Amino acid sequence: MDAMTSTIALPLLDAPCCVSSGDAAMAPAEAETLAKTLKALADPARLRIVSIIAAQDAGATCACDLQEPLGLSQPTVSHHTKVLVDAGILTREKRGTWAYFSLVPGALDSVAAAIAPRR
Amino acid sequence: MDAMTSTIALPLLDAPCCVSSGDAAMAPAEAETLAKTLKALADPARLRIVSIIAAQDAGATCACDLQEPLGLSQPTVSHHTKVLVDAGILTREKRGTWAYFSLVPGALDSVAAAIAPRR
DNA sequence: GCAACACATCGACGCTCGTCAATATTGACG
DNA sequence: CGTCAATATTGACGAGCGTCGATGTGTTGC
Repeated sequence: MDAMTSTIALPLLDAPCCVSSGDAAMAPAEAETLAKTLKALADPARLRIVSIIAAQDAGATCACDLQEPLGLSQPTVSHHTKVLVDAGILTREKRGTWAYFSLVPGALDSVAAAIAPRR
Repeated sequence: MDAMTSTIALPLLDAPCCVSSGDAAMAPAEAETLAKTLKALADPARLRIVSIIAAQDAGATCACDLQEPLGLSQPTVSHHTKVLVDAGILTREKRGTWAYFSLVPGALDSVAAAIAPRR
């Protein structure tokens, strides 16, 4: 499980490299959360879905507007939109039989800020 | 292959939804490239690797500084660093037996800019 | 030269993901 | 109520991913 070197090995005896001591890194829980969001975006079809919706954000985008430009089957498009909605990137609004999707305001911005803070 | 509604169906007859006509979306090739980069980042271990290196960017970070905080085996850490290097996010520099990693300047910024342009 | 170390590569295992055909569900309209 | 259209869900399949142990490669030091 551990047993890196051997028994005890005083920590600060000789440090050839491995000075570290800086634990100002990302916490495991935060890394997992951000990874889940990035996984939702890390797909060509889903990136294009977000791009199509963002391009005409004069309102919401109908699901039927997504199937054709993507060249994917209807269940696959529905699956991708569900992933994006579950990740908090899109919102689904049902009007009659049609489903309209919009970007969650600030969602992409916060993802970008988490990746490249203070750019 | 298509046959959405039926035979002919004049396009602008009645448009209940599906107005589209806007093809200012992301190109398929661009979506695939960005997805590949995002896939490299969409992993908790790799996010923490990037975070650790970014936290002490006073110089390069030794690979031995990564294994312990991540709690992963040495081959797994080496695999993750290779993925990040191949994605153009990190650079590897070998000094003797040790391998030092640094952030590629501007790499994370361009990813963030691709996700959330003009924020 | 040889042992010890740091890291990379290989092979294998379980698990997740993207995709589709088939089916169910929901709402609109006679 | 019954039919049709739009979407969601299910089940299945192949491909890819994350992880590890074992092994290979190159460097340091005696």
